[in-house]
Amino acid sequence: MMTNEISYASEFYSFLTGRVSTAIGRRLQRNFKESGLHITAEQWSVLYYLWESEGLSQQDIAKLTFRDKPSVSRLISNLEKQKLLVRVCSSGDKRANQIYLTAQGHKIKDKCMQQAEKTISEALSGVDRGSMQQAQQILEIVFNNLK
Amino acid sequence: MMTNEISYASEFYSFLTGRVSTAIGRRLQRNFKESGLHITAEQWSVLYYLWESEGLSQQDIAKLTFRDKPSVSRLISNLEKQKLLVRVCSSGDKRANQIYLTAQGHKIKDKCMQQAEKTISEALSGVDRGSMQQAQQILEIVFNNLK
DNA sequence: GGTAATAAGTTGTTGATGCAATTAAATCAT
DNA sequence: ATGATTTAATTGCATCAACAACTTATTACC
Repeated sequence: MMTNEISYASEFYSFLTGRVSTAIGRRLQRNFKESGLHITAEQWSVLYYLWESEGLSQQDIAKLTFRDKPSVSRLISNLEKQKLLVRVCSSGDKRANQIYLTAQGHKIKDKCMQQAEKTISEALSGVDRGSMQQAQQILEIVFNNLK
Repeated sequence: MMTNEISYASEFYSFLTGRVSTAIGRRLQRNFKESGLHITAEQWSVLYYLWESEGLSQQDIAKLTFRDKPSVSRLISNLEKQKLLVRVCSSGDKRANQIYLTAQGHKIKDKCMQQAEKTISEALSGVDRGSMQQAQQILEIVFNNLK
């Protein structure tokens, strides 16, 4: 029935608009700002992986963050402008850049992680871990359907 | 424990990055394009409400779509350029615009809704309605925590 | 070894967002 | 009724995303 599908669509609407994830991103960025960090949520998602392992290529970062190459290229450029990381031409493959954090890039890690955790606890207040994981599983299926 | 919080953070990561919602938006836009519709997912979310009730103000649309006023202003401008709607200065309140669809704006409704439903069924393949609604409830709580 | 296909990055264009500041109209308060 | 405060919308600025086109280096193929 048409009516059913439409109402189904309405229920699905918040997935579609992504209002939850934008709300989270906005809060994260606000928390960064309030703690004196001048980085965006997107920049954080790149730094997050570099704190784990330096020397990643832009391609690696693209795969990890599910972004396309131009997006990563520009994110890296902005982070380089802010002197949080540097591009180093790979000796093995002259096409590729290896990305290394600067001292400043390392320095802000703890502060950033604190704010990320603060954001998460703000977001998940009143949500028990079990239901959150269940929701996550659904999102995972949806993501795999579309990627 | 720090380790726990970090792993909790990792689990929450896909919420934070919004990769699911961007994947959905990307697929929606692709489906629009393949069916010959030249509108973005964001434009769709505005049209969606106008098909329901015309004459909304930009403020109304901002509240319905959870966007700020500048975003709505520019979305409306782009839709006006595409001749899908028009701004009409409200007679009651000269500050406000009332938004009305053009003939073309009405015409594309069915095609758009078809593609939206197609996108939803692609996204939700293998997800039963109950778990989807449960996930939705969690997202709703998270959203209310942050808005 | 030389040509074709592939892969890593960059750049241009367009559309969208967030935040801050601005204009103009409406409402409130005294 | 006038001055102050809200409210609707717009504009400027910076960042980000998607898509396409392009450069340069690498790999594959014959």
